[in-house]
Amino acid sequence: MKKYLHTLFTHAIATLQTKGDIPQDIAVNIHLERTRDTQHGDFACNVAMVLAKSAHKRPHDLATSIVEQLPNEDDFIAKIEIAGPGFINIFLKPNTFYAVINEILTAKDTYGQSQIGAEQSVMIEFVSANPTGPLHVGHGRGAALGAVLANLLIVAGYKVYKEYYVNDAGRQMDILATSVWLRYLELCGEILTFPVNGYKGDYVWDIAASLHREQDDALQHSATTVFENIPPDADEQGGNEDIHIDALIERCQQLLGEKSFQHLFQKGLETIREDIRHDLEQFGVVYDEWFSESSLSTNHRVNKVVEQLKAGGHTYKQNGALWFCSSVFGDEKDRVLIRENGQFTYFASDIAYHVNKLERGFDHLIDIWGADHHGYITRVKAAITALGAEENRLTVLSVQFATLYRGQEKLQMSTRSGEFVTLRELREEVGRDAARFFYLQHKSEQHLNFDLELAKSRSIDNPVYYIQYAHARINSVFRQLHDKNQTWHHDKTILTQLNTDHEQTLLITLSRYPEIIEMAAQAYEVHQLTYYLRKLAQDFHTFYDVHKILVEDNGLRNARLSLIAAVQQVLRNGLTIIGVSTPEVM
RNA sequence: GCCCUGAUAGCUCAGCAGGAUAGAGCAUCCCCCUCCUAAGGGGAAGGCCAGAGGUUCGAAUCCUCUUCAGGGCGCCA
Repeated sequence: MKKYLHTLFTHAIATLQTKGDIPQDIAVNIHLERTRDTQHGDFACNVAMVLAKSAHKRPHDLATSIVEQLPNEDDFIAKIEIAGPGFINIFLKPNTFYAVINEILTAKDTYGQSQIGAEQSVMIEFVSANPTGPLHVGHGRGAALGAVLANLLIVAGYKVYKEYYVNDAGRQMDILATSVWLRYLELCGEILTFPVNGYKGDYVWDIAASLHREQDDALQHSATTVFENIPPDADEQGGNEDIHIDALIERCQQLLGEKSFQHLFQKGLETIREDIRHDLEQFGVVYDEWFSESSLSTNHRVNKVVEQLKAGGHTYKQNGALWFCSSVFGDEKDRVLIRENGQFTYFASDIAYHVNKLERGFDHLIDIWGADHHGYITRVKAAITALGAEENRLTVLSVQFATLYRGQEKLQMSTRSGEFVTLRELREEVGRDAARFFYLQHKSEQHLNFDLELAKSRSIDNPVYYIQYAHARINSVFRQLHDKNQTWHHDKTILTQLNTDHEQTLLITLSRYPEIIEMAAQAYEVHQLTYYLRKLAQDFHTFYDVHKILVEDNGLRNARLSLIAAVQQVLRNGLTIIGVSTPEVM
């Protein structure tokens, strides 16, 4: 409908431009919007006021000329009015709204699908948490957003590929491997002081225990040997946690040898990665690919990208390190690619990763990052620009971390200390539907506070139930219908009986669904859909409370059944996108 | 210090390619089950849209400054 009106306006303005009433050389951006007040019709257009200045006319006069170029009345339009300073208000015929029921009942699951994506391919990379421990509630938000954005974009006509970038290289993983080994030694009976910087979560014990079952005491070394001449830890006098742990990593590698260390390393990595994968699956999040960071260096891709940057003249050497002139591309300062010790930085492999994604031919890349990686955006964009790719092929969405409260107490989360609420705990206590909906309720850049006590103990108050309840209620009506041995015939000629305000409101809300999908997809804003579904459920509950559906009158009953069937279909389509179940009974 | 985010009802948040009277949900206070699920509905109350300037016919929305809050500013990942 909106599209139809848009065409009419475009024509009208073009005609006025050829007539010379509006200058030819100005860009015309026609913006139609739903009115808030039914007194203003169904759609309003402010184009007359916007163009008034450049056309050197009074808004009201211009509006009059535009309206003259529009059909006064047609199959859809009942009347057009000029109001206020120059709004053009369009009143639609009731039939226009009844048509939406047919449309929904015919299209079923495909109602709301759009072609704005035009089959373009999009790769969404999200979560990508280091495999050094289980996912916590902070990761849940990115997981929910990524998975649902993917669904939304598919509905909007994009081809979507979902990927998890596994940081399976680097010091953090070495620390994990070493932590596992130390726990293993404790299981072998060694008495030692666990490093401040080691991973202390229970899952480390689990991996160590599994290692112990598998290897028995084969990897055991005495604590005295292990800690001999190791620099002091942070909690000792003159100690430093980083120097301490690095020395321990090196000792671990020495004592175990390359092969055993790798075995230990892989065991830790795989256990945790599979745990993450399983956890996400339970949360309804599935990936097309788990991309390994280390595969980049194995295939010399990092090296290649750095060479390309060098060849392009974007690098220089300073203090023994190789720098990338990212400041030339808008970054606040230059960044190191190869450290003085000859190792690539994380940044270097991240460039290689993004180049690799681009090479795989995706039209568009979306990265969903936590707010703590915000400063990273400019430098990655700088790098891909330097390598000749268009900067806007990459979109980075920042997700603010949720600040957790337990009652009044603010929780500090740290993977290393092992003190955090896991995504699994949240899911088990709050439930998958509620947890997902909770994450998606708000704009992702918005800080999110939530009290775990509240979310867990009063989960019944979660708005997701309100929406699901609408779905279940509709099911219930159809069950009653069946129990009464009555049947439902959808007949589009009787829909005119849906003439109350409540029914009209519902029809309007239903017809907005495709617009919401397009808007949400274009803005990458999933929360628009959750707000919409809430509004639809609300309109339904209001209607349901006032009007009986299973009335004696056959025509009215059938019309109302068609209406609620359409409502249920849209609820189902929307809930499916956000990955929330559609219960038949509650 | 510099750079991002944000600041809207008591609380949690929508609204922000400028539009007509700023909206929801919780919480508070009234009212509604002889009737398809009350996990529901109706109503009341609640606001100087952080503050100050500016642009405009018109600003919660755009620009500048100030204040406050969160985050980022490593040859960490």
